[in-house]
Amino acid sequence: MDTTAYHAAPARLRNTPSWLLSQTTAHAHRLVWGAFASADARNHHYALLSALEEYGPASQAELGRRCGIDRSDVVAALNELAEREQVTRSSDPADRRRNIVTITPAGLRQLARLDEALGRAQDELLAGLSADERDRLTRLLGKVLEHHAARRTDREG
Amino acid sequence: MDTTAYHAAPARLRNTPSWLLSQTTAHAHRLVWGAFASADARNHHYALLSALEEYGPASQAELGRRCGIDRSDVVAALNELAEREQVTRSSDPADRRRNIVTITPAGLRQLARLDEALGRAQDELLAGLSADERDRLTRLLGKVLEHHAARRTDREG
DNA sequence: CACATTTCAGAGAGACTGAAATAC
DNA sequence: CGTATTTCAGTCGCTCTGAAATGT
Repeated sequence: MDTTAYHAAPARLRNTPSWLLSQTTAHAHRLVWGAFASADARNHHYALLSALEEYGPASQAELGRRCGIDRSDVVAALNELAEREQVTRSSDPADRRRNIVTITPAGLRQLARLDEALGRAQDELLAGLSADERDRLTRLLGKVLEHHAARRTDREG
Repeated sequence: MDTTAYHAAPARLRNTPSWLLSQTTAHAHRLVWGAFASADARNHHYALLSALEEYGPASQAELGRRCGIDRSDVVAALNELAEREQVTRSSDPADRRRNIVTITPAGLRQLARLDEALGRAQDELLAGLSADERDRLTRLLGKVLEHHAARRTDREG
């Protein structure tokens, strides 16, 4: 970004939720990104480690579905996590198409580091909002996503 | 996205504003994008045409600052707009480094088309929210951006 | 001299597609 | 047979950097 818009931005943009989302997400990306980079990680790493910690070992397809990551990108991110020995892959004896992905102790330690780094980035991102406003923002975004998730499951089944 | 997360997403992600922002922005991009594509345009086109309509002719650097678009990307987007004869470029006699970019009648017509297309996309994006909630979301995002714009102008003097 | 503007070439991450190999 | 999973190769739009050319 070349110096920052917003105050000087055209009213059409300032009043357009999708533009505000883009700009805010751009800030978020820069902050979260810097935080993760200093722990040698990327966004997808955090998502995948989170899913493994919460739900236990899973196939790559399931991880992709849970985290909203494309199958191809799951492969690439897991390669990186496996290099760092934060996950292990072994083929599922019950369905030999699947890999069973498991988080390692090093993966759990990494997840803890990323939680801290993310917390700091988040605080900086939302420094302009009160705790109450942060909650409201979180809820509103969740509601938007809920609506689209519902519409999608309608179409699929 | 491979089938949609959110309901099945790890709690760490569902409670993380920056993840919610990413996911919501992804929906917004897909929708806005489809809408603009059917009018042979991209996001940057709308931003640039909006700035030109609201503030009148401007240099490329100024357009970039107003819209939050990198100098390099302004060049590319203006090339496309100029191809479609929606803007014209002429060098500024008062400062021969600058190009003066002006919106054409065709550009104004295109902007009107994009306004409509964007309105429809926006309605679909926010279909899960009441008018009141949409306002609140817009204001909260604006507040986040305001805070970062303020911090940035602090650092820059 | 320092600084601003335009331009191009290219890197880097994310989102996504198509196709192949394999297994259910 | 159709379908699901993993993998690779590659495209596309977006963001951003570096450097050159030009002018203030």
